[in-house]
Amino acid sequence: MLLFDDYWKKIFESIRAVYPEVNEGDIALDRSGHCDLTFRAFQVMKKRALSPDAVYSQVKEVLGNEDFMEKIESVGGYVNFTLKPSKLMEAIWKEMEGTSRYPDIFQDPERVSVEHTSTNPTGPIHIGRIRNSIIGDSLARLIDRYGYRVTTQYFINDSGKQVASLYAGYRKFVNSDNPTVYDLLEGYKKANEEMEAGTDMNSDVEQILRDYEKGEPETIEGIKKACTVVLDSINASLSRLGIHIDDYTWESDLIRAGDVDRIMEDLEEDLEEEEGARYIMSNGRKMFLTRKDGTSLYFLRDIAYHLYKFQNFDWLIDVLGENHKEHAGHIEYVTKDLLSQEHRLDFVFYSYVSLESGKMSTRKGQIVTLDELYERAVEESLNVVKVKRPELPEEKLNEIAQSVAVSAIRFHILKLNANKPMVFKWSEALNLEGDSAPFVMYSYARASSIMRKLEGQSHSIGADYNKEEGALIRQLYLYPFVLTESLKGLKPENIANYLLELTRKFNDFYTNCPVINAPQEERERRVLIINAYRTIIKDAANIVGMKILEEM
RNA sequence: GGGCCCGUGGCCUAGUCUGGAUAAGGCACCGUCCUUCUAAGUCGGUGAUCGUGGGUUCGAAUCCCACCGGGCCCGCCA
Repeated sequence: MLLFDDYWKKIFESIRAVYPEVNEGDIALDRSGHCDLTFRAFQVMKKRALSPDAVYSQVKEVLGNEDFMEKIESVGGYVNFTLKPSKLMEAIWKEMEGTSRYPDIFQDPERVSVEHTSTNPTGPIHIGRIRNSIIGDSLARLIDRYGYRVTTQYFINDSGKQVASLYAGYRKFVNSDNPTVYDLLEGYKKANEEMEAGTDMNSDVEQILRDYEKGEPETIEGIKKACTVVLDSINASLSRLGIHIDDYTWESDLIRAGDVDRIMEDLEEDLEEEEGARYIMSNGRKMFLTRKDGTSLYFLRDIAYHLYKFQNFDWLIDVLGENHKEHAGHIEYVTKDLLSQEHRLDFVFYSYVSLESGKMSTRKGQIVTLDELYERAVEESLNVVKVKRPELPEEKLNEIAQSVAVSAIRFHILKLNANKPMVFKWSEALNLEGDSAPFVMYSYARASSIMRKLEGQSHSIGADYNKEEGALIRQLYLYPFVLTESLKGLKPENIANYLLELTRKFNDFYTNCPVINAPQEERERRVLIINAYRTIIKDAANIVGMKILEEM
């Protein structure tokens, strides 16, 4: 069995034997729909003053007899290679037959940490933060698909000003021993209003911070209690999207366990001081680690956290908002250059989500919560499925609506390139047609429906594929390359876009290639194609966190 | 002021890393197809100075420079 890589290599080497000057980039996967692989002969033609026909016949001479080659064509300055779909199908099927996976070659025992979400526990999670969660969770799934041992991580800020004001607001404005997340959010908003107005709320908050770092039990209990209420709400919301986080690290634990102090000792030589506050120089900037009263700053606690991760993992990935770019650079400098950590460290940044009315702000209460989005998405899906499938029992309808809602939300947020700013619009988020999760899911359900009707049907690789079959097979075949590119660039959005492309190819196939009533030979090879398609859709959909349905 | 990111039909995007063929989709709008496997689908149509101006190249949405517009950062906040 040969993979595209091998076919590419074979073609590259054969052509290079004739024209030693060709570059690797001159032989490429075609993206314009003309063929599978193409040789761009412009340089060779120019250098050797050859006509396209002359190049074509020389290439044909060395590659024309390969058994994997369907045809070689000359178009302008291109020499186009089309491979036999049966060879591609054979490669897919050989891999899939025993394992139900394509590709089945990945395995890596390294331990990987994916830190995502890590939002301050000051209110319910909103649709801006979930961009982080969705990217992070999908990345973790992608890396897990490669066979790495993945752990997802959440760093809980329970020792900064934000949570101190959450607690201050709770103490002053919330009259409940069992507050809800919304009670706490109200108190937090009021506390922030007062701080902006310049009341003595400011000194209250500072006092809380000092008490906390000193280990004053009542303050510690109070803050933890407030944070836990918020964190429970965040986790409950995330779990509706199928997002589960494995490990939680509280900032305060790193302070009390002495991690933070040990780092100050390790950095001794690099520390400088200004009015009692300590800092290090990083990239020409003073990066403060402690305040003049000796309490730790986020930068120091985050260094401690990364050190903890470096000790337990071979590869660290942090998913961070774009506002953390500078911060990340400093973390990298300190841990790698000053503290000599050698494991791999990568950052994935994403741009912010805003509303049409402007920025979101938990502090000001200007947010769309994940819960609200989820509930509206379920409602919308339910309305649609009730019309489409009135015969289904209510329980089934609800199940479909929930799967569609989760998938649609995740897909909508994920498919956009992470460093593009996103303006959230209800009409787009709740659109269940076009380039959306239900578009993908629906095609899958139709494929499954065919298979149910052909239970026990035999299949075969066959030959003489038509245009739509060939295009679909090629797209299936490309899956491992998409996975590899996606991992290499840490871009799970590639998988979402691949799913759309694959679905379009399947829909072409579906409308043009009857299966159930086809003659035996056609039917058998189409059964095989559908099997492969369903396997890959399930695999890819799982990576982006979609819930695929057999029927909808 | 300095740094990073984004700019592709009316709206939302893919393609940019690694330059290559008539710039690929979706939404909206107009029209088509349910007595063939689920119409959340299909097919056709309208609609693009790829932010602007230079440069490199046989060839630029893609690389380089400048500028414009939007976002983010430049705290003893996180």
